[in-house]
Amino acid sequence: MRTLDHPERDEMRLDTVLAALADPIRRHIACRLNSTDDDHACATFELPVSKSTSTYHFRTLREAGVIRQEYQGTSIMNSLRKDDLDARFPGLLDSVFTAQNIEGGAAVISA
Amino acid sequence: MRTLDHPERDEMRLDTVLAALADPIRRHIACRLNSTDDDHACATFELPVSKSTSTYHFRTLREAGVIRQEYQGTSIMNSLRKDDLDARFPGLLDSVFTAQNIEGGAAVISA
DNA sequence: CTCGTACTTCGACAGTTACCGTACTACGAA
DNA sequence: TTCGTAGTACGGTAACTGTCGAAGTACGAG
Repeated sequence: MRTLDHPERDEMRLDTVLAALADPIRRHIACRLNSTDDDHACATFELPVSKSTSTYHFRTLREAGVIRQEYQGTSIMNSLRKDDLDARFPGLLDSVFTAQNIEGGAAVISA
Repeated sequence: MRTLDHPERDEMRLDTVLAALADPIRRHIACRLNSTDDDHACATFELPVSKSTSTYHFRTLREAGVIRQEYQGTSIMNSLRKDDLDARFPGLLDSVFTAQNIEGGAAVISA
């Protein structure tokens, strides 16, 4: 079974988390994981980029500590590390999602 | 009198604001403007970079809408656009400052 | 008017980021 | 065991970022 590295809660760096969330595609992924409670495979996101670029964005989020990725057969189940993020940087995630909703409205990913 | 361009409240982009705050030097500037109420000239920050690099970071913050810069003689008075930011992206700034304090503790700018 | 101070502008540069396509691996199903 | 699906790894690339120093500008003070 393949496994993937995740930072511990107290290893999360604000620089990295903010940089991860500064990208519209990655924010879209995080928002979507936040709004529905279940896990999602990478492929279900229909991002406007190639598969290899998707991998890159998911990895960036995982390495920042924003999402958790776990293999399940040939797929990866992605979930938001909301508890960990909230414990480490209280309120940050919520304020970003709120901001995203305010600004984005319908725009989603026009990038 | 020289003047500097600032985005309107509703022109502020989440991408840009998050990218601005993702840099430790810029976050340091913003945090310091937040913790003391008065305006500050650029030179009072003693950043660990050259003068031209300072200019670049201050400009990045201003163009994102995070700070306001106004000439006063040969100096520039910098202030945090807290009201505007809070109106546009409620809670965002505070959660970033909280996160900065949690993580940074004493570190300030070790970058 | 001349000088110093405070900041900007410019060009250069190294490093990083976001992106792609091709080739690959790991797993489940047939 | 062979095939399809899901995602990774790699090499390349264009654009962006953070940095510098040198030269320039705008203002206040003398």
